[in-house]
Amino acid sequence: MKEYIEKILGEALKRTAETEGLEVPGDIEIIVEKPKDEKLGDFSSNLAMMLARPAKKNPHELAALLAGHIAVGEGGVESASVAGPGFINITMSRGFYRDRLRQVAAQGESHGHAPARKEQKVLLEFVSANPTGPLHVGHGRGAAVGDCLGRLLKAAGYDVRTEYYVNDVGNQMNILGRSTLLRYRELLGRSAGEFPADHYQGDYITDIARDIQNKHGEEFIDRPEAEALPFFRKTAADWVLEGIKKDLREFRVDFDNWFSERTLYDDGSVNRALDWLRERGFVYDQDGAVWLKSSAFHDDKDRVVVKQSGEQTYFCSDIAYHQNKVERGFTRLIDLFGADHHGYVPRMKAVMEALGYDESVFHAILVQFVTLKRGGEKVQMSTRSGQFITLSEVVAEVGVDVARYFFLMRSSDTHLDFDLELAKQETPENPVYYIQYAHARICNIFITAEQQGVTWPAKGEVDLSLLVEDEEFTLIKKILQFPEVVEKSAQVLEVHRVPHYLHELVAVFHGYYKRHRVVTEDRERTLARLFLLDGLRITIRNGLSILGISAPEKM
RNA sequence: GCGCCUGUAGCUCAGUUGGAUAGAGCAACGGACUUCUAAUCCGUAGGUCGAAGGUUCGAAUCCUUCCAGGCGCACCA
Repeated sequence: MKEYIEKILGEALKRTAETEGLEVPGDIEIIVEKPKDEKLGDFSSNLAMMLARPAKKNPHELAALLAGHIAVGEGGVESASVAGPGFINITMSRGFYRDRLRQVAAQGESHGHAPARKEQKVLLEFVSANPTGPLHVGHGRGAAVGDCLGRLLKAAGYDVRTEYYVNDVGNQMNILGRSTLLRYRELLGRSAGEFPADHYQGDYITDIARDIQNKHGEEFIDRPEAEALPFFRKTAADWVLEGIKKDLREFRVDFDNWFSERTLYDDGSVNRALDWLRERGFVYDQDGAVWLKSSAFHDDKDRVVVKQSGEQTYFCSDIAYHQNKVERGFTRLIDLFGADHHGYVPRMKAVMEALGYDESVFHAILVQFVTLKRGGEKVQMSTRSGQFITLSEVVAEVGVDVARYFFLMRSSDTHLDFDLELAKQETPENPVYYIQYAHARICNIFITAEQQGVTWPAKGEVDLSLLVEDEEFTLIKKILQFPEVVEKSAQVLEVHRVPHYLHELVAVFHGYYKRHRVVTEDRERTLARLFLLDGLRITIRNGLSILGISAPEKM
């Protein structure tokens, strides 16, 4: 749409330059936007104001010149005018919009989807929570945003894969195993005093221990810890990871790949990455540890990759992991982090540079915290004490559609208030239903039409000239905006634009519905209006599908 | 102390990367169902865009300083 207008303006600019001897800077960018007020026109451009300075001309006069060279009457342009300080406003004809609406109907599911772009292979990594406990609400936001971003990027034509990095190595896995072992002993009456504060407190640990007890009885009760631990560690980790996978499935989040950190150690990738960096002098020994010279690449300081103990740090394997991503052919790496990990971003960028890649290959998205509320009251949570609301609890309480919508409706970089009471309500306050309701209403109109014996001719035979109401064209214009919203959201990696757009879109519809009846005696007009609603229904469906939210036919 | 994020209507938030008179939802108030779903619609009211400077034709948006809140600043992950 906008590209089309840009072309029209570009041609006008060329003609103006030729006939008026106007000097145009080579790098001038034609920006098309929507006027604040719909009455001013369908599109507007500040082109004249941008040109005013280099051309040393009055922006208003320049705008008039340019507007005069727009081919009115051709290509769907109905009028071009000048307003304000020098805006050029363009109005398109109704015929133009009717044709565009036909295109939407023809596109169906692909309306809003851009053709595949070949230039980039994107790897989107998100959640990647340690498999030491169930996912909580904060992970839920990351999961919803990441999953939606994946769907969005795919719709925008990018080649995207999603991945969950499983931190199945390291000390926290030992603590998980030990926590389970201690609970197991408690269950069998062998409590060894106070449960350690730095171990995992959650009830799920006891559940795992009970599971082991049921299957293995007292088999491990007298074994020394060193001997029993590997079994407990593995059993607990598998149990927790399976739970995470199940929770995510239920939340409609499917990863293309689950990447195990352990494999990077097993196949020597970690050591290989270290050697590679050492050869190039980006790694050095000091105080018995091995450091990455990250300060040479915009990080505040150097970072330890191998501890004095000889153990590699989490950061160390992450270097290998990101190298691995690039080696798999990905040209753009997007990582979603919880806001508490933002300090990690500069060092990851440093890693990319040290590895010889452009820093811009790596892109971090920070997802801010979620404050869970219940009727305005803050729900206190603390991971350490094991008192936290899990994602699956929230989903069980409010449903997948609502939970996803609440996570997606706000910009990722603002704190999110998630009020469970509000989310549960099935009335006005809940924006999810507002959108879904519109879809259900449209479906119901089609059922009514069918019941009244309305049959569809070939789509090309529906006479769209019977669409004459202003609101019908407002609706069409809004429908046609959808591809632009998808493209822009994908470009800036901001998913919240999609729910906002959908809300605006269906608001126009709800108003139209109230004032204009679709199914009437006038058979031809009924068909024209149904045609319009079909385009709208397609748009709502495609939009909700990007959000991973269902489009119910009945409510 | 240093860094990142945030500050816009009573509340929760948008604001098309510098554009035209700053918008929506909720809450408040007043209206609208004998016709396709009232989970809806229409109207009223609500603002020193945290503060002060600066940049220019033009600033909620960019720059500087300050204030407030959140989060970081490990040989944890």
